Amino acid sequence: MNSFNKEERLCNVKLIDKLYHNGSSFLVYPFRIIWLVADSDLQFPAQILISIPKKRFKKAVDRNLLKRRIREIYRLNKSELLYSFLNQRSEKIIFGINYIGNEIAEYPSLEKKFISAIQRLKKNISESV
RNA sequence: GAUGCAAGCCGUUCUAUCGCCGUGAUGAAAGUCAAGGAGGAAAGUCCGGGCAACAUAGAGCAUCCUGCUUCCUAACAGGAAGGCAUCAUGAAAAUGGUGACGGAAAGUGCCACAGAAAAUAUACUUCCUGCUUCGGUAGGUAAAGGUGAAAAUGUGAGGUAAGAGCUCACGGUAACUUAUGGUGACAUAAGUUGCGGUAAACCCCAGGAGUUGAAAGACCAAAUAGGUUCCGGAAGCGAAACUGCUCGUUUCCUUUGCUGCAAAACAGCAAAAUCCGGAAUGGGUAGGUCGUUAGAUCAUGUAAGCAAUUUCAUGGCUAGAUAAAUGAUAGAAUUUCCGAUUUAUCGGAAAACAGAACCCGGCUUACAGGCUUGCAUUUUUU
RNA sequence: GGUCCCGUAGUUCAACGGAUAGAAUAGAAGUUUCCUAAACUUUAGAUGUGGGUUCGAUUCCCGCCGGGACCA
Repeated sequence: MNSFNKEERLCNVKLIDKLYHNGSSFLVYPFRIIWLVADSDLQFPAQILISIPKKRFKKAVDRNLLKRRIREIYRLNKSELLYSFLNQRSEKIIFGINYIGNEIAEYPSLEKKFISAIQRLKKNISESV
């Protein structure tokens, strides 16, 4: 139910290239979301890529912590917010999350921002199709 | 008991819910169950090895690195025990810290400013002797002065016109020789000879280094597009010249298309030795598997050694990801800090440095707090 | 994961081991002008950091910190 498997992560190099070249992006501070409608041979409705820039967070511990928090938020909220929406439209997307904040955010505020970012993503998808 | 120094060790814990990673069991599968899942520095990548690929007759040169001794080690720029130098404390004995600690007596270079002179000595003020127009001048000399980071080994005596290692005595320091002690660095004693510093200046001496790194390397291998071979079909499987032959080029004829023309003929231009289908096969991309976690391994005991370390015995298996797992939330406990006061309670905040990426041995750097041992100082009690 | 290089004024660069660390430009003040620009005069400003070698270090050596390049 709330699982987060390998198939839900974006690991393919070519897909990532495609995402960064052709994807459309928007900004909900402290996230920068870049997304693309994918081909339909994916197992899950969405594949996700989380990225924390090394330039802003020099220490590996900080980067790990942020990535784990974001992943946890996604894991707990995806089915409710995103999967039902995508299944209803029977579409599949790939998207990447870049963290562009300058400090390590706490879990509750991060969750609030993330939910608003997902709402914006849904809006963008329905507008573009 | 407190404080300081040194060495070593630990470096938050527990429960619930929801997850992640590989391993094992079970199952046709989905899944279910079980026991595991970051560090002392995982960091920096500064050294040294293992491992792998490539290279490799032997020797020399160049380049780079190391540099007191002995030992430990797979190896090391690491460690242990010493030696020597130096600094601190101390009356001394000694204790503790620090040390890139071979060679300046192979050669070359450099030593700013100041100073007479910075290294084959020289001569500013001096000192002494001769001459003198008394201003100096010729010669001798290097003790004293001042300069500087550093001034030709220091002190005393003799000696002399004045002086000088010129001579002597007592030292300092270096090299060599001999003797004794020590595995050795070295120490002690005697003798001979010498006397500026600088080798983290060039250099000399001794020893060492093949190159590249898991993105090494080995194997499996889709789709698409090429390569090779074979089979089938279509199309100029035409002619001549050039050439040893093939390929190719040119000319003629042929076919097709376009333009001129109402159309044909004719003229002009362009195109024509490959295309299509099937089968096999080689390289090889994405991707995957191995390398890859059982080892110079860990724990306990035993024996050897001053110690680093090693021998032997018993037991254990202890992360293995790959756009990269080891987490999130809630509650409780522990410790520290702040505030309040009822002085042991309440409220709040914080819990260091930091995240494996082939594996080991070191070094360096970061680190809240706690524990143990040793030494020193001080206080109290007996 | 590995290999290599570089840190000097605000910026771009200099500087045999000899100290007053230099030049251009930017900044500030003044002169000139009705005002500005240009020109002229003056002025402030730096060796990434901590050690070591040396009489003396930007320079030589070592440890940190920061920045950059390369290896598929």
